[in-house]
Order: sequence, then structure tokens, then C-alpha cells
Amino acid sequence: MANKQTVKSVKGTRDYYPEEMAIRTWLYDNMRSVSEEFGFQEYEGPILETLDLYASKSGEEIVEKQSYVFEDRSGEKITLRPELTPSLARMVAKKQGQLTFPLRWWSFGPFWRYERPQKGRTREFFQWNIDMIGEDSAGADAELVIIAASFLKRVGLNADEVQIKVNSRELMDAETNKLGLDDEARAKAFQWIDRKDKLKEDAWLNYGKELGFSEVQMQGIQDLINNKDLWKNSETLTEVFKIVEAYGMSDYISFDPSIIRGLLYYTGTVFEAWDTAGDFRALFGGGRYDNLVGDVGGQKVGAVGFACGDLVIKLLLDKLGRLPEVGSTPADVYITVFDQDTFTESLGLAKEIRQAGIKVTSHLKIEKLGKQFKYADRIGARYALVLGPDEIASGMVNLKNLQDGDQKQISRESLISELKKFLEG
RNA sequence: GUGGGUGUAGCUCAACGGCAGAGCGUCGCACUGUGACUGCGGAUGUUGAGGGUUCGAAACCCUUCACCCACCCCA
Repeated sequence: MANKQTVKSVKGTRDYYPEEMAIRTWLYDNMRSVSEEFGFQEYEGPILETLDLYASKSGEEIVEKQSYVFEDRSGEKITLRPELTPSLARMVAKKQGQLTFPLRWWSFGPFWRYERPQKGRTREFFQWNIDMIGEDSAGADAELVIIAASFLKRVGLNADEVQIKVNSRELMDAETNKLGLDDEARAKAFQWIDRKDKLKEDAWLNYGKELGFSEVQMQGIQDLINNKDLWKNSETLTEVFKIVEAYGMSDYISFDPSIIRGLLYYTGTVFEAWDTAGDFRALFGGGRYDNLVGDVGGQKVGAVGFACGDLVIKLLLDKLGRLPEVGSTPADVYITVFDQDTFTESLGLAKEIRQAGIKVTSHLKIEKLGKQFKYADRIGARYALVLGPDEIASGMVNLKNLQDGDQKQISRESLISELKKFLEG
């Protein structure tokens, strides 16, 4: 026993013990209710996809370096999905003629990326995906941003603690175009912008030179990302901020020209949520991807959505002491067994209470009552019942409140209504 | 893929190169119809693994593995 090694788990995976699972479920419940309140439907794609689905659409890093790829028995290259959006695009393309647009769909499930695990990053992670397909208007972009803000609000994060930073690829393309940057230079410019918060001023400027920018170009780019009013040059962003304002969510949302995002398929509005203290990575990220459905064989339709991992938001809530107290007990009521003669009585009582919809566990063998009470206490049961010869003779049940130690005899008839009253109150 | 840190009991951690320990937890008893509190008592280690230096290694050196952190990228 002691000298036996536990079989190791796969690197980068997490075990969800009941406490952690309760938190994941709580997050899932919040994702579900926000999604459904906005009229989105749940769906799910396969966990295995062909490598082709991601090739050249997700970005080289994700496909070449971070995907779990293996050959199945026929020799086909299969990958464990690193993200959901391409699957969604494929599903839409496949049934495009039968669907009513705009679609409002959401999903929550596991994803894999083969990278070095670290704070807020694991190889297997769970992600909420929510997308609107078949709608080009800024109203769609705005709705997704509003949903994102609503979710943050719902899990108890306020606008001082988190901010959704919004930008537009289109806008940045146009503006860098004005600076005379070609596609290659633009890619480098985005790379440079992306690095601004990570490097010190000097190092960042040096990095700009290394990328081959002239002083004039660097000044131009800096002017762009320092321009807090740059969004006014974008009709879409102007509209998005107007709608967000009208919905009363502007406090969660701000314009940030340095938000670019790495995935290749984004075409318009892009956004990310960050903790304002800057302790963690992005809580979620998303944007508009108008070409993806067309790229996987469908007709081109507008699409916008975002993905939110379960890990960073959990770290943030934990830091703020905002994680809910959930799943503290598997059974509200614990039924002890007194002796062999009364065992079946206890079992019958359990059945009765269970049928009333109350969570009940009963002891499985005759043991000292002390041990039984101890177990009931350990699992967090709120009440313990004793059904001994005295109680059976008098048609009573001994009901003990494990929280305050109160104990009383009550009749079998009134037990269930009493329990319900106590548990609800 | 690159760089750094840490591995000692179930957990958190101590131990100058000189007998491997504490707290918490766990188990038993006090308590033959009652948990949490209290008191008493018990159990648990290939010091991550392999090699080397040494009279002597948890400690020093090498190798390896695991985990953590940062970079890269991203949820």
C-alpha cells in the first residue's frame, strides 16, 4: 500500500474531485442560463476531427505545434479538437440549406492543446463557445459583447475587476494601410503591438526596430494605439458601442486598439476580457469571422462569437474570494441503522424520504452510532435520523440537527413535512 | 521548443554532511442510543528515481523523471 505508486495521470489534465466538479458545474450553469436568456441553443460537435479542418484556418501555432494529432487505424490524420469554431463552421456548412439564420448556438466541452502547462493553462481545458451565425450587422457584434458582459456580471465580477476590450481588425487594417504598410509589414506591426504590454518601453522600441520599422512608421503605429478615439473611424465599432450603451453595459466595455488576436480567421470586430489588476491571462476572446463557413465548404455567411475557458475565470474568482460555496453535501439527511432487527425499517424510511425528493443516504451496516453520526457529520449532512426500538414502538423518529445539535422525537407522519420545512428554511 | 524553481508522512512544511521530525489529517479509546469540542493512545516514509563523492548523504555532484513558474502561443 505505502510502497505502491499511484498510476500517473496524463500531463496537463486535471482531476475534478467533487468540490472542483461542483465549481465547474456552477460555471456551466451560469453559461447555460446566460446563453438561454439570450435565446441561444445548446449544441455539441465531435471531440475528434480531421487535421484538415484546422489546417491554415486556425493559425500555424495551434495546428502545427499545439494540436494532438495521431493516425487512426486507416492512416487518416485525426486531431483532438483544439477549438470549436471550425467544427461549428463545418456543421453549419453541412446543413446550411435547412437552418434558419441567424443561428444562436452555444456549447461547453473539453479541448486539447499540446503545450507546456502553467498558471491558467492546461493541456485539457473546458470552454464555453457561443456564436451567432448568419448575421452581418453590428447588432450581432454588440449582442455577443453584451452576452459576455452579462456573464461576467452574473458570476459576480464587477466592471472595476474585469474589462472587455474591443477592437476591429478591419479598422486596424485600414489604419495601417494609411501608414503605407503592406500585408507583411502589417502582420509585423500587429506582432509589435501585441508585445507592448509585455515588454518594457526600451525593449519594446528596440523590438520595433528589429522588426524593421522606420522611426516614422513606429511613430505612426504608436499614434494609432494611443488614439483612444480611433474607434470613431469605424462605423461598426461606433454602432457596437452605441448599442452596448443603450443596453446599459458600457461600464464593462472599452475600446483598445492593441487587441489584435492571433487566430487567422477573424475578419472584423475582435474582443477579449481581462482582469483589470493584470494578474491573469485573457478570460475569454472572440470576434467576427465572416469567411470561415465558406472556407469549410459552405456559402459565405457572417459569424461572430467568443470562447471562454473555465480555468482563468476560476483563478480570478478564487483570488477575489468570489467562488460559490457549492456542493457541500451529497445528502441532506443521514439515516442511521440501529441493529439487525431494525435495519429494514431504516431502509424503508430512506425510501419514503427519497420519494419525497429529499437527498438521503443511509448507513449500510450495523455499527456504533458514534461512527454513524461521525460519518453523517463528515459528509456534511444536515440531519441525522435514529430509528431504534423505542422510536419504532412509539411510531416516532429521532431527528437530530447536526448543525446546532438540537434533537427531538417527531412522528413518522409529520417527518417529511418537517424535513421539507427545515431544509427549505 | 527555450529558461528558471521545487521534489521529505494523506496535506502543509522542518531537520549545520551525523538516530528522519512537527502541525494538521487519519485510526483507536474515554463514549454499550449520538458527530463537531476536550483528553489519552496508535499507525504511516525506498526523503521522486538511478548513479557518484564521503567513515557517514534528505542535504554535495551528475543523470533522469515529475510538478510549478516564465517565455512562445492562447481559453
